[in-house]
Amino acid sequence: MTDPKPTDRADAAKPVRTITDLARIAGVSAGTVSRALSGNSLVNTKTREKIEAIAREHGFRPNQMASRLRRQKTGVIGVAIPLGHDVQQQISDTFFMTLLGFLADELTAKGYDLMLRRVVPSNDEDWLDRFIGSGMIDGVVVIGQSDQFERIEEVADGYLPMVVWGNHQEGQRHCVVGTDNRLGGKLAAERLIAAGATSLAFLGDTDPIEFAARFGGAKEVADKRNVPIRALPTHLSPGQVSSEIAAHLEVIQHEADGVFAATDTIAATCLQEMRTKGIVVPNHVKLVGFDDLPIASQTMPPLTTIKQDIAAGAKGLVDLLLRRMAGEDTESLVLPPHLVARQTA
Amino acid sequence: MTDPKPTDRADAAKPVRTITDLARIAGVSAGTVSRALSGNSLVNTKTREKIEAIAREHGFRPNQMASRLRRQKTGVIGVAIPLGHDVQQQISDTFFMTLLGFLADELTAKGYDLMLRRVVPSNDEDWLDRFIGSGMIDGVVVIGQSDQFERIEEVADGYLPMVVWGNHQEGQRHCVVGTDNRLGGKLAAERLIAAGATSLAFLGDTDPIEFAARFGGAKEVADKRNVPIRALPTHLSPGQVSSEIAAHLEVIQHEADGVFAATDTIAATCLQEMRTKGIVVPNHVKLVGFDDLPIASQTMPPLTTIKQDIAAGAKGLVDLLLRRMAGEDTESLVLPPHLVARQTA
DNA sequence: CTGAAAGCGCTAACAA
DNA sequence: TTGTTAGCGCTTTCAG
Repeated sequence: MTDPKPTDRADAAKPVRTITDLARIAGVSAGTVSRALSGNSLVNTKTREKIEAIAREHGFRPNQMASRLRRQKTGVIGVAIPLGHDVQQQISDTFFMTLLGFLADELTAKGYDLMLRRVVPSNDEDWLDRFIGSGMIDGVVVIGQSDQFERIEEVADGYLPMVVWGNHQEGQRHCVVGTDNRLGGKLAAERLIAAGATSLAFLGDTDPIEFAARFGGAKEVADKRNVPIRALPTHLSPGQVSSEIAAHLEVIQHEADGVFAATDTIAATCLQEMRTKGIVVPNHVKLVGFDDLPIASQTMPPLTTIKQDIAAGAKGLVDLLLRRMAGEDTESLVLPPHLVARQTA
Repeated sequence: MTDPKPTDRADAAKPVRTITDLARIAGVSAGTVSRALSGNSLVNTKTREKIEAIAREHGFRPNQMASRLRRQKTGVIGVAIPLGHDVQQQISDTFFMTLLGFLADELTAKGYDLMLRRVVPSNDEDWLDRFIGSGMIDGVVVIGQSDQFERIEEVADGYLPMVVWGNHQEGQRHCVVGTDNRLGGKLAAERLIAAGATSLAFLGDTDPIEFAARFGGAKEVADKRNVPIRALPTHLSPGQVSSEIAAHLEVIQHEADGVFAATDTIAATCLQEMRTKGIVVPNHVKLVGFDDLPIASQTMPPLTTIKQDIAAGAKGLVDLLLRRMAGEDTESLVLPPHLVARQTA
């Protein structure tokens, strides 16, 4: 059998695809190669070096798929982003992306890979079971409960290594890490009222439970202070938001002098729309956002907002997940939000 | 054999973990179950329905690890983000995150999963070979060449299914999709000069080749017009940038009336710093950014910038990658940048 | 249309 | 210290 193609590239002709090929070349058994390459077990130093040399020379890497199948663990963490209440919302949403970034940093530091899956639950009943049951991941973090609270609860009953970013409800069964949204809402309303607002509006969708809690908190203090408050719905996708806000501006102008935006993104857009309408912030209307994304400090005037500590959140998610993967049934982690006072309220 | 633990949960006691378990219950062979579940082959409708029913009842999912090992394809695309020139830069960089978001949308639409890996090449010589050789992915997209141009070239010689987001060099061997950075730089400089600038500064690191090309383009038109231009280095990590820019402001104030920021993020920060120093944009200094991130339209005044079409880029990456996975040796794709004229120049 | 059997590439006892 | 063996859970010929 002649090899008809000349080795026109330095590293062509590499028939070393498996541990067995390598074993043959090295004159040892596959088992020995496996041990040598995994560094673990007792292998004669000379043998190991020889094997490593050959591996390097041929650019050989053990097939992870096979290894992981055999060892029944994958070394990858699934990250699911359910896009439930607003299919238009892209995964590119800034808040989620930032959290994802920190998550990737954190997971990488712990030696795990990250498998990202964007899901649209309305098209796909059992997205979560599918992900978990795929055998591709050792654990899962769900970013955002969206409108899938119930489904997540169900799954949590039978699957330990799952942690969810989102809102904490009294008595819920799944492990969540997230900001105390209700408290955040309170802080926002208090700030608005302290700044002189006498009638409030909440700008954003109140369906997602995180947002509902923010509104709920704000409403609680508004009610207590006898300040009226109303919810003005918007979507999350950048396209629609501008015009929706513009449509709300009329009522804001006449009936509200304090606006609590569900997110900084909404707040920033709102600020823009107000400027085009000649509404002066904070003189005519006070405004507070939520998240403290980078943009909050770069609007003009800079946005007063409720800060979520995203880095701490990511760290918490990973920490709890690893403990759950080790069998511990961890409690949820609720992080305190903080008022960041800038110039819009 | 009695089952000692009462089924206190609806879905407890599920010993159906493998296709073989299921086969036993259904009274057929493993092969048949496999065929039934994959939907592909010819299976008696009744048999299939029975198998599907049992699978549903027990919440059974075929193990993807095993399936993929056997079929020698994984259905996952690796996405590597090399953090070379600036280790401090987090994966959370807005531009990359946005691109990643679109990529996830695009890949999901084509039925692929996405495995994200953040790499620090300086700690890890052969990050790319490791990723590719892992057997975990069918193809790879590298987001950003960072300072790894040569390494990517080497790998490209022996591995077809790879596409890179970045800058295109004459005669390069790896398939890249990206914006024509040089042209973008030209557009920026032309705009600045047309707006009346007589001395230019480029604000940003010129090491990464994308940025070098932006600077190169700007320099080309500046030289042609006899306008001086200088590079003022900054890093990319949010922490450092503010103070670095502040430090540069002195020279900008005295020696430049047109600044071309390497990215919108830098431009936005610059805008802020200038305001604190009382420098009025665009009256005292003209400013143009690069990327057209959402923030560009939300600064005050809104940023004139060079737009990269990120969505088209993501689509291009996926399209080319899939063709390469099918064996085609595709050309690179260079997208045209566009000037978005707002109010800073 | 279905069963039997042979692996995908690797790891982990168990012997030697 | 190393080789041998038996699979991980699934897919896919090849017979029947």
